[in-house]
Amino acid sequence: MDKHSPVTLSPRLRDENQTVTQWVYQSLRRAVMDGDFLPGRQLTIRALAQMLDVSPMPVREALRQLAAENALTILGNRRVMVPQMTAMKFTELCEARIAIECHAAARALPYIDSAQLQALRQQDAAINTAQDSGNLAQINHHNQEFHRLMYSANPHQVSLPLIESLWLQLGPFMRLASNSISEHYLVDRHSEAMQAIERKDAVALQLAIAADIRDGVAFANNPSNYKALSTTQTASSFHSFFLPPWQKSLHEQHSRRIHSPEISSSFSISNKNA
Amino acid sequence: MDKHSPVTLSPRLRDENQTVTQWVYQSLRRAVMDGDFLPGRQLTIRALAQMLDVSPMPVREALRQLAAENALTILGNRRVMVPQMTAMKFTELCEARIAIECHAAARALPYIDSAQLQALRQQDAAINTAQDSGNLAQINHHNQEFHRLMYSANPHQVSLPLIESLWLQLGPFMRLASNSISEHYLVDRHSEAMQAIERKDAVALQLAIAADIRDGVAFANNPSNYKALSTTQTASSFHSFFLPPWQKSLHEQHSRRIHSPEISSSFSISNKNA
DNA sequence: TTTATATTTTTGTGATCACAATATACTTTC
DNA sequence: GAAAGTATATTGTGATCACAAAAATATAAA
Repeated sequence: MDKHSPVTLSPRLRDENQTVTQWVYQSLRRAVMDGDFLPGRQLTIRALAQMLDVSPMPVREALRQLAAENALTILGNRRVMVPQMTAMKFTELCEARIAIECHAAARALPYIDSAQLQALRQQDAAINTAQDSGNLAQINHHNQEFHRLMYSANPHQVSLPLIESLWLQLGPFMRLASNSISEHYLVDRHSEAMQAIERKDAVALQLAIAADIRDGVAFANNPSNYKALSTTQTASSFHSFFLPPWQKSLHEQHSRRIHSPEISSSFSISNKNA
Repeated sequence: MDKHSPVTLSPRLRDENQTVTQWVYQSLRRAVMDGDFLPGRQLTIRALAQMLDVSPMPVREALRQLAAENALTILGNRRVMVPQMTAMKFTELCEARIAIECHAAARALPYIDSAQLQALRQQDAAINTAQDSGNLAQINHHNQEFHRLMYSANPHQVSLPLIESLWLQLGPFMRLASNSISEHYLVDRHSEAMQAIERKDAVALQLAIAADIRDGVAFANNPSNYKALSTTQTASSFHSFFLPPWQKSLHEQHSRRIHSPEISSSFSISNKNA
């Protein structure tokens, strides 16, 4: 149990014409997504209010908003805490990500024109530079932005909020797992995705997205991270016995982000380890 | 634009040891899900507070919570309104429902034992009796409860909140469309689903769920409802030309809920029109 | 040292208020 | 009569406060 670990909160810069509640909300949301709050951490309104130098009111509303997105859990005693992660829940979250994000990608595909493809390439380049710097949080941000960019090409898209809810729920634990990994470069599934987009191949796009998500979580869903998790809580382990019957050989283990040699094309971005 | 239509709000009965905010939240949530607020309706904190005889504070938090679930939209002028429906958004919501609910059903399947299957049968019976009474809202409730029951058999399930968010977004419009339909009985896909569960056949279960969802919205996604929609707003129509390229012949038209003759089995519940 | 009880402190909740922004109603002007 | 400007009313926002519930601490008993 980690109810009272020290918390550092780096507030986002306060935008013009945005309410205090919105600002608090985004600051807290970012903190959750980046894993600044450890799972099991209990949050008090007054403490956060003091940190952000605002009255308790906006914090109350922001916390309630995040709880509605399943980013935080409201306990029976009406206190708010960062949800605990279990191995089963982790698997469910990842599989839900795959199901929804593949769907969102396929729905977005018809709307992705060359301009948006170009934007995707730029975002992918940003991921590579972030990878050179080794800043895990930044890699994560740019990676999310890549996915967000793709899905929101669909102007009538409705699933991005659901997807972000899943990202929020994974956030606190991914950070925890990341700490035990010095580096985690992945096969460049984004190149595969962008090639599928060029060919307007929905199936290939979905395969690339699914692989990207599995790669992204493979390093976390690993027995070596079980230790990191158990130090804070959670009785269940991360071994593979818990995989449901219909789900076989789920987690490949990749250690470096490289281009699959057979699919590198003219518009793929070069990578330091390629 | 329907910003000021009269609104009747039937508060839920106030439970013991539940906060005022929770009570207000559930009352408003139920109202949205049942379509008591028409799309485009603008909601004011003070008016709702007066209706429910509480201070504006709990209403504020409840509205913000519902907005976080995408049940309500916060406008630029910081006012809250029931989201408008467009044909494209409607399609996206339905397809998202199919993608996520099929996924949730498959993930729940291994956990559904005979006791839970029995509960599903009872819930399906409740749907049939509600159908005899002709109460559309009640049919809707029991139908949702059937789906909820199935998905939450998975003890580590994470997608139900996402699914409910979609239900909330469809609520205001489904009611609107329902009004223009005197009766809409469907092929009893629930029987098909329960048979698939008995056989532990994940693919068949997913097909049944997808068909159930498509049936449930087929009567709404119909040119005859375009009139009902256009009287309140929304320029786009409900014809099928907008279907994305990969989505062909989506909406069958069923008018009565009957058992598919070839699949009726010993444990299916008899239906008044069977 | 451990367990039970009493006291103090902290916390969430919900109401009220002041204020600025927005919407509505009214007046004026062309 | 329609458009533009002004005045009034309404609304969301955020701070403050009182209160009850819960947690933390202190105290007493085994």
